[in-house]
Amino acid sequence: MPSDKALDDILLGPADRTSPCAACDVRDVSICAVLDPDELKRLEKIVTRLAVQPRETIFCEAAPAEYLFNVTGGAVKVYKLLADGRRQITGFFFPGDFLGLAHLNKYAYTAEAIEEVRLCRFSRRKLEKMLEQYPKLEKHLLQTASNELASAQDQMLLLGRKTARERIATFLLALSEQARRHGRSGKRVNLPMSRGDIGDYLGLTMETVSRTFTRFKNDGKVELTGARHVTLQDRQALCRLAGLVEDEPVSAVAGSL
Amino acid sequence: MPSDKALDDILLGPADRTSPCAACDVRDVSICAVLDPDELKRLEKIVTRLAVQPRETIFCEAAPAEYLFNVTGGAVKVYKLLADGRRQITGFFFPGDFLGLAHLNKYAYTAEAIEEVRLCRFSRRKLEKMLEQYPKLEKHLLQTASNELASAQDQMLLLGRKTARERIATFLLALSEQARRHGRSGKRVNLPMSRGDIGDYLGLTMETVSRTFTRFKNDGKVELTGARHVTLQDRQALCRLAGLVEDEPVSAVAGSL
DNA sequence: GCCGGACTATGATCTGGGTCAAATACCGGC
DNA sequence: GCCGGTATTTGACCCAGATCATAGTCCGGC
Repeated sequence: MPSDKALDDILLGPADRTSPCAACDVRDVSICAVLDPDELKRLEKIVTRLAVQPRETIFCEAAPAEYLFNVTGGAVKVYKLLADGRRQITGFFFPGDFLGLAHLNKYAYTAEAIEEVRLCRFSRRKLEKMLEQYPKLEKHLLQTASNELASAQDQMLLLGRKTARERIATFLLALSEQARRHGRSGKRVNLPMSRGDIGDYLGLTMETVSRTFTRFKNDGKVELTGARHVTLQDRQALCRLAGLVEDEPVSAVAGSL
Repeated sequence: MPSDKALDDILLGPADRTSPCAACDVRDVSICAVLDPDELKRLEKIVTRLAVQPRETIFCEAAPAEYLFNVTGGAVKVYKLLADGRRQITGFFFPGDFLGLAHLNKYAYTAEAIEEVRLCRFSRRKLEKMLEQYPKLEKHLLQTASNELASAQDQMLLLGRKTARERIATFLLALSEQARRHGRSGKRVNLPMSRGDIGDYLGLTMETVSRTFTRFKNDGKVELTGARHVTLQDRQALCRLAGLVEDEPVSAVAGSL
């Protein structure tokens, strides 16, 4: 059996060996950004790093919300189900996003890995203790919740009142914005999730998603390079469709900032 | 010109004269519930009570979020608009609900009085100063945001995946739950908002709302006593439609607890 | 208690997106 | 580089709910 250090190498790569959090490549976009090195050390003591395989669930709706998570790699979808299997994906979470806000100590939704996902896991109990000592952490958490709330409201507008084409345009621009925040250009956008997932996020069927993609391609708005990549060719047209003034930042897909 | 005290009488009635907050009839369901009498006194110093007439706006989407509000009477609708006038109401707020959570210091939506509304208004700046001294107030605010987030997610499921009948059933049960929390039986439910408002909240047209009400009446699920009152006759059937196990509490319409 | 304007209900028709059913494309494993 | 299973695309048809049009109700003000 390998030593813990060796295991770390396997799970996380050598860069993480000395000071995982300090070396974390999503630290500047995540909740930990507000902590100074000293506080970070305390945080490290209560964190468990783990990897989750595609299609595995991270936690289930209505289960006791024992842990909170910070995504450090991969993509996560979170969803709610109706009794007959109809599904609404309420958000996608990417590196830097904070996951696990709960209601009445129960998870409000199920979280599932799309690709292989890297997570930092915190015990809610222990993190709450830390909150008492570091009020700025609590403030940042409130900030996170407000951001998520704002994108939830944008999503309600989308689901309640936008057409299929408007929904897809909004979605593509949000993903593009997400890519930009992670230092990519935002022109070529990666779609880790399936057409079915996109449909369940936008309140459409996978067929409508697919047809709308094809239509955008025929209109010269996008280029489809393999099913899981889109290049935005006419950003202005997409912005107009999405109801944005043009590159007014689209709130994050999941919105944890 | 009347004295301040006399003005209070006009605006608020004699009960509020001595200690408005202590006498507030929504205190136990609102954000102020966590404060002890001493803290309440400090809060009173920074609060302005005001009344807003039906159809007047309380604040506008994208305006600088200078104030936060606590609803003490009446009903408020909050909504977002698309350029062509399509509207999504993202929530209704009732006495005890906390209003004005913002994103990047801008209001995320427009808030408008449905009936005559009574509000406690706080300067965000001053309240933030208080937050630093009373961490439990901050904790409660985070709680409030989490609750709102949970109902936003329920609403996404509704807007993305439920049928018109399921949406209306869910809505009626949520209003009934809201009435219960305020000590009423929850059988007879008051609808301060118009059919159009209900449609804009549920992602439907007013015609569909009206037709669905009629259908529920014909099915014996509800009784319609004047356009603005509904009596729930077959709660179980409504719960089944809404996708609830039967009287599992529906999260608040706006969800500020 | 009657009048007028706004809200609500209902009827007729239309349509965006859903459903069902094949193709076709993609991709990991051998 | 071929194979098989899954994901995606495309086609044909349908339907819940939208739209458009009209009638009926409610309710506040006089």
